[in-house]
Amino acid sequence: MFKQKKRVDANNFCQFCRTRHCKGRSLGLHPKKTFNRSFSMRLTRYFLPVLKDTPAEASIASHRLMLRAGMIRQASAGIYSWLPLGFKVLRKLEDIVHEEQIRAGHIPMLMPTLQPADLWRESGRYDDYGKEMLRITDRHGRDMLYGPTNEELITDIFRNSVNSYKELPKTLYHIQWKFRDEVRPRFGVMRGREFFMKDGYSFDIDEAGALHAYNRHLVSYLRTYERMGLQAIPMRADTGPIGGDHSHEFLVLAKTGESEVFYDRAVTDMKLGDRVVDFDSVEQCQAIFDEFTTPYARTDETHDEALFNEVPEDRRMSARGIEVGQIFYFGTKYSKAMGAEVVMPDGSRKPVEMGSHGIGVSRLVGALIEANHDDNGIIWPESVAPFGAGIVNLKQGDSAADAACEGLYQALTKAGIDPLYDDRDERAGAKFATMDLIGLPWRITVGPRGLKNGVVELTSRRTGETEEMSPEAAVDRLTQIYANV
RNA sequence: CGGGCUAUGGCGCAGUCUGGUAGCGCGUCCGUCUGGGGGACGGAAGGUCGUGGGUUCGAAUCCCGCUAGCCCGACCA
Repeated sequence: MFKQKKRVDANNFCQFCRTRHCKGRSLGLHPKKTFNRSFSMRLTRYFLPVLKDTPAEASIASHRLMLRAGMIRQASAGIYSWLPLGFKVLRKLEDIVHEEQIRAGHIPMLMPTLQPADLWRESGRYDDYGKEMLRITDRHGRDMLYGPTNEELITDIFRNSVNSYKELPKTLYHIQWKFRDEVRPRFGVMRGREFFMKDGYSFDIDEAGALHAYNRHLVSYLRTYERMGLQAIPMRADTGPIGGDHSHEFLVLAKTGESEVFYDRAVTDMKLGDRVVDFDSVEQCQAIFDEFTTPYARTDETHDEALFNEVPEDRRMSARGIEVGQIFYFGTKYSKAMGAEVVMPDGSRKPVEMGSHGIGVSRLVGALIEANHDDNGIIWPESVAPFGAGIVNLKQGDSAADAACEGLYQALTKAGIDPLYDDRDERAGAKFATMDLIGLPWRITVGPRGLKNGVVELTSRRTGETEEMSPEAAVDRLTQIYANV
């Protein structure tokens, strides 16, 4: 849709996702034209059905705002259509997840939403999963199900294609719709029945390898969330009947979170930042894992009061959190049950060591809004904003204002900012309210009054601070801001 | 799965108790005046009152069944 300026520098920043050492280009993840996530738009041509009133069914901020901002519409309980604005954000999150998975050396693929029941009978989960699993019978009377997760399917693929230890390790992942027939869906996309999730599956020859995969995922997840402008804290999670210490959940702190969490305040000061990570380095991944998991951080499920009390009192925090991801090492649970084995150097056969690792992509949209909103609406971080900036024409039909807006629209589009130009014949107040509601991080306000002095206004949605400057300076400023996102 | 509640135009609601012409605000459409935080005036469109049955001369309203949705809790990415 637009030509990105070439950016090659010593740090090897990717010119598309603007992060270091991105492998996305070579893997085709950064196509030159991206039609469903990166484009400018004139509001009169877009589909943005915003609501002035809050629909009665929405009780929490993210649900309310997603409905009001025209991001989603409910199709039935816990099942949503993603309208253009919501879809754009969802795709941006998906891109970030892909980029960070590729960077960590994981391999993208795609599995179907419908799966044969037989595979689940092999693992024993067809009966264990209960009513949460949506079961379907096809015309031949064959038992099918809408996948709530994909361990069985990926293990089946693996066992049919991999025979030797030489082919390990491998981590395969996909980002796909899942369905869990929740008893009580609620909170909009935060607890839907249908949800969009990245789920990755690691295969290793031994426990040490599997634990490196585990650590590698933890590190890559840290960066994934940070790039979205979120602080997600890895917390020791309940491993359930499988046992062991190897599961962590990533929690975003938010008042409306469903989980009660306890942590050492030190964890909220930690950041992976843009340090260069060698994901093949066992030592480095282990060191980062240790760094981020040593301070106390647990959900109520694993909370240990005695241990918690060893944290200095002024750093002991309790809060609520939204779970946006989980990593899990479960060893040979599925490989044994389903016969996923490799031949070892000595000729023996060994079930592979597995782990599964998930990021709730659709839930993240809700979590982001929970963490970033005010009374007027959403406040998107730059990295996930559906449009980089909004252009508000205060007097549609005024030739100077129209021309200035048009010029800004072209220039911002060319700079890759993806502006949304509110060219409706509406009053200023209505335009401001819409912009605040949909939460674009920057707004350029253009009116005849300012234009007489050659200036427009650049306003930050987050701080509300407004600066007057020439249109050219505004474009430069935004280009600068987005170059570092 | 336990407990509570709701269903009337695109959204928010009144009307139901006490049966009788479906109503209000917002939004939408057209026009005029406007023009820096959801403006004013005039006009218009839009509803089998969730659904099936029953009572009645007559049902949004009363009775029975069903469905969908929301909230609290237990469960879960």
